Amino acid sequence: MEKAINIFSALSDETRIRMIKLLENAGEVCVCDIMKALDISQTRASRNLNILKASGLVIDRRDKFWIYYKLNKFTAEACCGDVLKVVHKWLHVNDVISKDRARLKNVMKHNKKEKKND
Amino acid sequence: MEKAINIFSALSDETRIRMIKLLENAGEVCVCDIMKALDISQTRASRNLNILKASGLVIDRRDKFWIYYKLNKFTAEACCGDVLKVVHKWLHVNDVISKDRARLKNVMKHNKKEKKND
DNA sequence: AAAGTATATGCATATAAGCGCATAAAGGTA
DNA sequence: TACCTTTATGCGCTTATATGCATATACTTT
Repeated sequence: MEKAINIFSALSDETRIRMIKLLENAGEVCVCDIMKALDISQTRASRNLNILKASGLVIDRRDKFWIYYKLNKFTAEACCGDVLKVVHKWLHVNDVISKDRARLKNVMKHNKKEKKND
Repeated sequence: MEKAINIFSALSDETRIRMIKLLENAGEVCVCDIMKALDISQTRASRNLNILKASGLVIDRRDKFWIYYKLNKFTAEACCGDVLKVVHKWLHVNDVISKDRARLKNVMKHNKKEKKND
């Protein structure tokens, strides 16, 4: 029951829903890109990603400087996948979410250039 | 998005999960029986049922003195049904929930007698 | 109308959540 | 080693949530 409650708490916040909808669309994104996409502070991004991670809904992976987060659809405990399906099914893409995704695209475009020129 | 968040908030509390698991099992139950089943105060029962009702997860109906609550599985907005399915699928019946159900059975037994003798 | 039963609600309070600021920690690069 | 970039965290503040107590409201019965 505690795990379920953790998952539901994790989902009961707009910032975290936006993160999930972003990851749903973009796959794997690092913290600094997420904060730019959602236009939120670094602290806020980090804290909320940590809550999602603690709930099991997302997993992370380090690569050099960056820590990449993605949805945890395929966990042994199927509940995460089930919940994420529900979220996908009836949490429609709205204006806020579209803008987040658009900002991310923009960020990614510039990232490529900068990382290649490094 | 707001509706989704309301539903997830509604589910992120143990008392309310216990209520849902009780209704899932028993169908339609009035407030006074729910408070006896969960062994909680009247205020607490009423407030939490109201939160579930506001989220759309349950609906109520008055009959004489009593207000009966039940799960709202078949709403036009399918999300409630979907979420309740998820809750049913991976929120296992544990000790707390079993005891709630047992207490309810007991209460119902006595209710019948009293109501017939009215 | 009066009294009784069930449910809801205003108020006060304790606990938790969300977030910004400053700073630490982790891991690279020069 | 010294420095830089990214991410995490301790602290304090503000706001929200959960709950008990007392009381109001809704409805029924006599």
